[in-house]
Amino acid sequence: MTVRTRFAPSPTGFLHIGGVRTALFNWLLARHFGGQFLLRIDDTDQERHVEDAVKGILDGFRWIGIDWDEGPDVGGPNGPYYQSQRTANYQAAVRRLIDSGHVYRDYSTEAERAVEKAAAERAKRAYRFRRLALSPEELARNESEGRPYALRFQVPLGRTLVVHDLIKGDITFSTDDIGDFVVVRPDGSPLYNFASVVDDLAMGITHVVRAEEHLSNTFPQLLVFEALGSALPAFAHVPYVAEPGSKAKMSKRKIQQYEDQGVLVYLHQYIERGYLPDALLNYLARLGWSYDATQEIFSRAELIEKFTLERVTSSPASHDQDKLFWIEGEWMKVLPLERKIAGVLPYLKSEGLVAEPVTDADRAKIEAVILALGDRLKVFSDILKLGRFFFTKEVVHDPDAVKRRLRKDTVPAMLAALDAVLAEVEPYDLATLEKVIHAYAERSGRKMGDVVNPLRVATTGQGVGPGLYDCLFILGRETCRTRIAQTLDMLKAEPTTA
RNA sequence: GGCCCCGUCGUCUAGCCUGGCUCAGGACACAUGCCUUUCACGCAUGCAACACGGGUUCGAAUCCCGUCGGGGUCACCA
Repeated sequence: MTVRTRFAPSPTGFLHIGGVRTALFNWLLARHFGGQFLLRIDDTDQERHVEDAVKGILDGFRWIGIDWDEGPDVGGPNGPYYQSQRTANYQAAVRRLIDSGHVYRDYSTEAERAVEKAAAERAKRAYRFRRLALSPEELARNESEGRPYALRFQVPLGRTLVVHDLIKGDITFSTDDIGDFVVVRPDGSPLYNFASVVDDLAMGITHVVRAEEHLSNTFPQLLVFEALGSALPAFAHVPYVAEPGSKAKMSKRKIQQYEDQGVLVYLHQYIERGYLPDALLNYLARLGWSYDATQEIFSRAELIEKFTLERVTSSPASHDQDKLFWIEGEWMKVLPLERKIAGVLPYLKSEGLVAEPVTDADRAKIEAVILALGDRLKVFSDILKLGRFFFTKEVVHDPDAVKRRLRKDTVPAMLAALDAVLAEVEPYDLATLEKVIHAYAERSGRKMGDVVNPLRVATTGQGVGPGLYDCLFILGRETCRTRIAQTLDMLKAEPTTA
């Protein structure tokens, strides 16, 4: 039997990293065993449907490289892959449940149930719907009046259910703790616990790997599988992703708070920052899963080869952006130069830092900048933070750097002398630049640091960055001299007080 | 509140099933030092955990019980 897994998002918004991780585990499991991974859109609740959410979800998976064998866009033999388009399947299944007496009509109103729920809440009791005893007359009247009804599953009392969860182990649950759940709404639309079972059956899903919050849903679903007379798939419940530095589950209500702390929770935010798909994939796989005591970096192929559910942790893992950032750095280090150029380009374009279409000269310059930046470039958007000054005309001084490196009486005269050196150096290349600046330091009896650092701030505006000679060379003689002049003017306008 | 799941350094985790090899290993982060032209990289060193309490045992992070803590669920959401 080939392994078939699925990820079934509801199109209610953006894909968050916890969801991506769950999908990843499904995908990895299927790929590891050479099976199939399917995508299904669980959109039975049209009220919560968000326009374009599906597109965002699919694009997200495409970006990170999680491909699906069946599902939206690619189709497949078990379609359609939107629950909203599978009503015939649900109707047929409901028919069988009605015929076998597993479901009954519930004419209760929302107001009536609200009263019950409130009472249960007050009594600190779990709310469980049980079949209302209606007299034959009431039943007949309801029917003749055409009152709307939902179809509920008649839960058998006094049974103990056991599920052999591949991550959590054996879990037992009493049917006494399951209320009669709604299977079909009065308007005929099916609910999750029912639709998902019907679909998993129809689609031949062998392993249901999903988020931990579905653990208690498993038991009503077990009853539906049974009522339909089907064998059970294997279940695996993946622990939730907790907020950084805590064991509390990430909450959609706290998104703003996370953002204020610089924590990104949605996939698209990482894409926008210029993270690498391989790095995020690597990080997400390691969040709650390990192969052995030491390995941290895994390629896609290695993940597929080594992933098993047995090694998924049964306790929650909190999102650690620092670790992700480190893994990102490891992957960026080995990314081919061409890919780095391509990755950085959109950011430069969007800020108008390079002309469009990109000229050969710009391309060569970007290449030189990336080489000079080296390991400092971790995510593609860093090009703006770290390399902006290479592409602007004017220099913008960082106040802290100015204070630290330029606010000394001796600096203006030195910069003037250095300007003269730059004016004459020939040829204007890396090796010669290094030679003449060394010579200047020696001649003036200064330490290299006292020459290099002020010159860096004067020409780049920054206190930190690539090697100075790289900067001087890429910037070019004219730009460097103009910027030194600009710096001198600034220092004159705001003389050193110390 | 009922039911269910979970509990090893700040974080991700190894070890737990099959007690001794572990006064608990690796990684991120942090600190210090080296390298050095700043930063990043790299290298070295350091800091730091078995939630708590009982029990079983010659011996427990590992087995059992209890307590506490965290989470999920109790929808005509998924």
